[in-house]
Amino acid sequence: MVSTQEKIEKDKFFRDLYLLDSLDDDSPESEVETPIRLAAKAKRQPDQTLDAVQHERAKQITTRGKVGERRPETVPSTVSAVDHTLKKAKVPLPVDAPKKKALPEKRKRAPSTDRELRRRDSEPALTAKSAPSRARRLKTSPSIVVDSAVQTTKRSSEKRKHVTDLSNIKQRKHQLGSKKLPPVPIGEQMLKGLLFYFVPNNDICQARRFRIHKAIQYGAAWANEWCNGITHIIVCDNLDVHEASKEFACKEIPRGPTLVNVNWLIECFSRRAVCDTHWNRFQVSGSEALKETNKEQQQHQSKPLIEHEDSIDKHAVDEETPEGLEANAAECALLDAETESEDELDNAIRDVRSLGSLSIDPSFDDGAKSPGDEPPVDQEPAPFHGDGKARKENAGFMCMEKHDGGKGDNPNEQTIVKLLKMADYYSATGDQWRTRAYRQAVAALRKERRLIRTKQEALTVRGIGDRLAEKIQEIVSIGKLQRLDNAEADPRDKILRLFMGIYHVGFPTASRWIAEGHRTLEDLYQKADLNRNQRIGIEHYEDFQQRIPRAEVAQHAAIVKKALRAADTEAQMIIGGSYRRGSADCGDIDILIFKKDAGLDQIRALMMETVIPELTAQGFLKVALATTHHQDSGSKWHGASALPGSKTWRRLDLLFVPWAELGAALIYFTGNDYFNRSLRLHASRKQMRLNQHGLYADVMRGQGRERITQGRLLEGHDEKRIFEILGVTYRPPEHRNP
DNA sequence: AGGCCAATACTG
DNA sequence: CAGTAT
DNA sequence: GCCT
Repeated sequence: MVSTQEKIEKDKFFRDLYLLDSLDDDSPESEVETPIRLAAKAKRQPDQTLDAVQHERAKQITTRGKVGERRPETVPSTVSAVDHTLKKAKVPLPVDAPKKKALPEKRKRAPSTDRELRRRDSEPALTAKSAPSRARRLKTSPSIVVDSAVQTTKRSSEKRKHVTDLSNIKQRKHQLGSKKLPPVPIGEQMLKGLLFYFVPNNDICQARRFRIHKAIQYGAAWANEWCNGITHIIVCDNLDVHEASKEFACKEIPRGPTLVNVNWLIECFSRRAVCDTHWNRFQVSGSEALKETNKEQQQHQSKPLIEHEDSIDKHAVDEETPEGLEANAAECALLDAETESEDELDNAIRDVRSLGSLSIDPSFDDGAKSPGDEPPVDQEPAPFHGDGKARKENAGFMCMEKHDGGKGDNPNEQTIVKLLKMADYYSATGDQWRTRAYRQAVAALRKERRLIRTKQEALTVRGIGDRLAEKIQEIVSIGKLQRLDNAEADPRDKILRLFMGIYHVGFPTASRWIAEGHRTLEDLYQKADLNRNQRIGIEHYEDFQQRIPRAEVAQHAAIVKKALRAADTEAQMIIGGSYRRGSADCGDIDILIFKKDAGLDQIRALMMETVIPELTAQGFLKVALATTHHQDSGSKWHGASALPGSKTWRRLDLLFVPWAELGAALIYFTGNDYFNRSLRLHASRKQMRLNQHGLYADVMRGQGRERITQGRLLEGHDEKRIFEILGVTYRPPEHRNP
C-alpha cells in the first residue's frame, strides 16, 4: 500500500540522493579536513623526565583502586599545580604547561579517602581561587580547546535566546521574503488539500504568522475561523491540551481534525513532506491520556485506522520491515489483556528510567530551535554523546506573545532542574550510582503534587534520603545549591567532560589523562598515548558531538541501502536507534542489515566483502572504528560516514542480523537504554533472559545472578512475539522513551 | 557492607 | 583482562 | 546517592 504521497516523497528522496551522488567526486584519499590541524608543527619537547615522573605516578594512582572505586585524591594537587602554571604563563602553549611544575608535592593522605570527602574539602578552595581565571583562559585560548560540554551547553542556550528574539525573526523573514515568497513549485506543495486551524488562531505572533504563510506557500489553507473540513488543529506556543481548549468557544477541542503541536508543521516544512502525526514529539502536551485511549480504540478497531494518517515517515524508511513483523500489532496487543504484567513493566521502567534525560515536552525544543524553522540542522550539540543521555531542561522558548508562566505544572520544577544538573555532573564524573540516586530522586519528585520544602517533607518521599533531603531544602530556601555551583565551576570536571566526549574515551582513561597533566585536546593529540580510535575521536570531536538531523540520518541510510541493494537485491535494512523511536535528531546512525532466511555468515560476507568496500571506495564510509577482523565471527561494523560534499563525519553502526534474531536485535537496537534494561529486568524476573539474539527461558542463575544455563530459545525473530511472551503489551518504537 | 541498571562485542 | 561500546 |  504505497500511497501517492509516499511515492512522491520517495521519488524526491532519491532524486536528492542522486543529486548528491553526482557531487560525489570526493575521493576517499582526500580525506575530510580535520578540525584540528596541529600535528608535527610546533611540537615542543616536553621535559621527559618530569613527564615520566607524572606518568609513573599516574600509574600508581590508577592501579591503586579498582574501577568505580577511583581515588582521585591526587588529582587535585596535580591540577592545582598545573593551574598555577597556566595562570603564570599567560598564553603559553598548553604543551608547556605540565612540564614546569612537576609537583613533587607531598603524598596525600591515605587512599582510603572517599571521593566525596575529597571533593568536599578540596573543592571550594580551588574553585574560589583559580577557576574563573582558568575558565576564561580556556575559552580564549588559541589552541583547539574545544568547549567543555558545560560551556557548550550554556552558550548554545544563550544563542537560542537570540534565535527566538524579534530581530532574528525579522531577519529570517526577510530572507524568506526575498527569495521564497513566490509559491513553491506545485510539485512541492505537500500540504495541498490540508486545512489548518491554529491555536491560538491568529497571526499576531510573528513566528506564527511566518508559519501560517509558509504553510500556505506549501499548499495548505488556513481557516481563520472554525469551519468544516479542517484537517489539522495545530497548537502553538507550547500550550497544553487544557490551555488549548480554552481557545475554543465550546472550551473543548473539537474531535475530528488531527491534533498536533507546531513541531509537526515545522518538520513538515523541513522534510518537505507531510510527516506522520503520531510521533510523540508532535503530541500536544497533556494529551497523553487522551491519546492512550484513542490508541486503544485504534488498536481494537482495524488496521486502516492506524495507518490512515500516515506515515511517509515510517514507510519511507521502514519500508523494508518485513510485513509480518509490523502488521499484527493490533492482534498482539489484543492477545495480552494481562494488564498486570504491563504494570510490572511500567514499574520496572519507572524504577530504571531517568526522567531527566528526555525532553519533557518536545515542543519546547523546537520552538526554541527556530521560530522560522527550516531544516533542523543546527541543533545544539548534546552535552554528551549517546542519544538519550544528557538532555535536560529545554529552557526558555518564548515567542513574544502570550506565554503564560503557568506552564510549570510541577511545583518542584526548580528543585528538579538543580538535581538533574547534579546528576549530570556526577555522571560526567563517572559516578554511576550517585547519578542513579539523583535521577531516582528526580523521578520521585516528579510524581509529587506538592512542593517539597523542608528536609522533613523530603524525607517522606521514597528515594530521597538524608543527604538529598538537605540539598532539596537548600534549593528551595536559597534558590541554589552551593554544591552544584562548586561542581559546575570545577575545572577538573570540565576537562573530564571534555575528554570523555571523545569517542572511545571513558572515565578511567579521561581521568588518567588528567592525572598525567593533560588539559586540552591538543595536549592529548600531541602527547598522550592514544589509540587509533581515540585519535580519530579527537580529530572529529565536534562532528561526533553534534546531533544528526533526522533527515540526514535518512540520507545516510539511503546511500547504504543503495549499495546494499546493488550487492543483493533481497537484502534489507531498518534504521534503528532513536531514529526508529521517532526522534527528530539522533546521536548516531544505527542500521540493521538482514535478509530473509539468511544467517549471520551470509550477511557478514555480503557486507564485509561487498557493501562496505564499495561504500568505502565511494568515499561515503570514512573510517572503520570497530570492525570484526575475523572472517568467521563478528556482527557489526562501527565507523563513520559523511554525505558527499559534507565535511561532517557521522557515527555509523551497521549491525549484521541473522533472520532468526531480527526481533530481538530490533528491540535491542531500538532502545532506548532504559527501556531495554527494564525489559531485560522484567525478563529475568520471569526466569527468562533477553539479549540481542533472542528471548530465552529456564535460565538458571547462581550466586550473584550469574548465569548457569543458557536457557532455551523462545523467540528471536518476531519482535512482537517477544513482547507477547514476556507478557508485555507491545509498544511501538516511538513509545519506548521511558 | 554491598547491591543497584543487562548482557554482549570488539580492542589492545 | 580491562576498557569501551552498544 | 538510597535502600536493605
